[in-house]
Amino acid sequence: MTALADRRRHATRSRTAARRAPARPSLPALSRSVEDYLKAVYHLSDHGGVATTKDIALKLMVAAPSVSMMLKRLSALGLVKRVPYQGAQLTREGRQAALRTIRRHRVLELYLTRHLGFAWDTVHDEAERLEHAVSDLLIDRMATALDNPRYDPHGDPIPTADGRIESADLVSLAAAPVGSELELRQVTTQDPERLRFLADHGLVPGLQLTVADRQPFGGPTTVRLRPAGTRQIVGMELAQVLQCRTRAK
Amino acid sequence: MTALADRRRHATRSRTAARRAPARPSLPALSRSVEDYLKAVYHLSDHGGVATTKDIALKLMVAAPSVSMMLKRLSALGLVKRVPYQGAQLTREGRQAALRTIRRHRVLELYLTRHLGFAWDTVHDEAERLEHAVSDLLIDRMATALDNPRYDPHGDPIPTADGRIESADLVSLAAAPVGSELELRQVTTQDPERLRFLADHGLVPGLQLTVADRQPFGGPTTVRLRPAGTRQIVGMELAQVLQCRTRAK
DNA sequence: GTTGTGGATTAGTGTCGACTAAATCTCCTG
DNA sequence: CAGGAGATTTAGTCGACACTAATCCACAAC
Ligand SMILES: [Mn+2]
Ligand SMILES: [Mn+2]
Ligand SMILES: [Mn+2]
Ligand SMILES: [Mn+2]
Repeated sequence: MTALADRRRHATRSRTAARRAPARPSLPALSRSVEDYLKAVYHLSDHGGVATTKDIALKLMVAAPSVSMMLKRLSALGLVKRVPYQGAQLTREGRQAALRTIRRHRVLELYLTRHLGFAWDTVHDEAERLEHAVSDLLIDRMATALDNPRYDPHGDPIPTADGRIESADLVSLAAAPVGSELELRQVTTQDPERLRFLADHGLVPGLQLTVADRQPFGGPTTVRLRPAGTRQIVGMELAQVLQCRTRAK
Repeated sequence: MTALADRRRHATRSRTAARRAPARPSLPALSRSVEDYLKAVYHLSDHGGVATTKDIALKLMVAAPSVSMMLKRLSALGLVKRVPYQGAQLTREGRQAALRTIRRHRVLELYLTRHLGFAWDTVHDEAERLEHAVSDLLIDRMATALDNPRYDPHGDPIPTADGRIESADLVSLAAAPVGSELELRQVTTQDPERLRFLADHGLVPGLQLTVADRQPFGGPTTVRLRPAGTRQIVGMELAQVLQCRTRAK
């Protein structure tokens, strides 16, 4: 008999899922590993491409065979469509699950910076663990406390509770022509050293700037910061990580 | 070769443990299960007693053999001293680990009620999961935001960051003699129904009251609430759960 | 078209933490 | 002090996820 297992399942589920509100569909609760794999596939299969075993393995720091096995399991769960030896993409269900985790991650990051004094270079790791433990209700409460924000501290868009996400088309500072008037919108690195450097120099989302100059052969870009008019030299490596929107003149 | 495993361990640890402050000793990071078992043993071996396999099994809703196995593992880790067929108690190390988890749990509960609008009957489950995912740093930040509180929403004492915990000696309302002047300090149930009922009737920690009457044969206790002077009849079952301190006259 | 090579999968293990069924122990009771 | 009830442990499995070693496939280059 499986009496014990049943009792457990029941106790856990009835207290959290039942009673409260209409509640979202609520899949059978995915494990931490599964959620992290789904996020990885989401981020690697940018705009309809496929995520390869190797890239997933690199991103999650696991061995390639682990990814192979997991993709098979995800495929059995209907979360991923995979072509052996080719790669995988998310199904609609998998995409929803990924976006739910991403929403949690980004709301958490913003909450930690806004309400608990964390710096933007330290929130990622914390959110990476918490995203699997928080309830939807808690995330909604945090989002409310934050006034339903649209972007996380790094400028990444926060998916809505019903799984929609904004897609902006941005140019990296490294690619913007000299003379462009830009608004810095996203910082696509998680490296604490780089993040600290950027924050120290005022290079955070929302910044208005003009591209003043760029040296050839991978040389640095010089920008003029908008409010102050001060100049700032940004090396190629960092410039690539600064995603900007062209400002309406 | 174990190159991959090493890289992982390093990456994880160096970003969290290294750099920041002197940092607490930081054991090799215990799993969720291990932490929950340690808490169970702590709570069941009140004041130097031993926790039995069966009671742990009941509390954690697992089968008895699972407990047997886990106790052996905990014993091997030096977290528990166990006498086969008799029971287990925490070692100093195990006690420290348990108190660390309990601190997290209680700080989380209080933070959720104070800063995120959760009711005291809903915070337990959320904290039960989050306690294993939060960092010490986050807990300290929450504690700071709460002004280093000494009690959680249910009146349970919050262990300090260095592992000390207050022990008050309280009487249950069910045992307090008629005429006692009491302060309600702790509510020792987690049942949401009971908690909601108690809150609805003003029976929360901090309440000043006088025992006005008690019916015999397990009958109800009548109390006079202090500020208002209103009377309240409390059944035996609830009275047992209300832990009070005798008020200095 | 064969072939090489890097990427992917299979095969075989290991660990953690759960389970059921079957021994085994403890201790109360007659 | 023998029996028996109840608690505990052992024995045997299982699923989720990781790993290494060995094999397999795709595709680009000759
Ligand atoms: Mn994660
Ligand atoms: Mn972010
Ligand atoms: Mn827990
Ligand atoms: Mn509590």
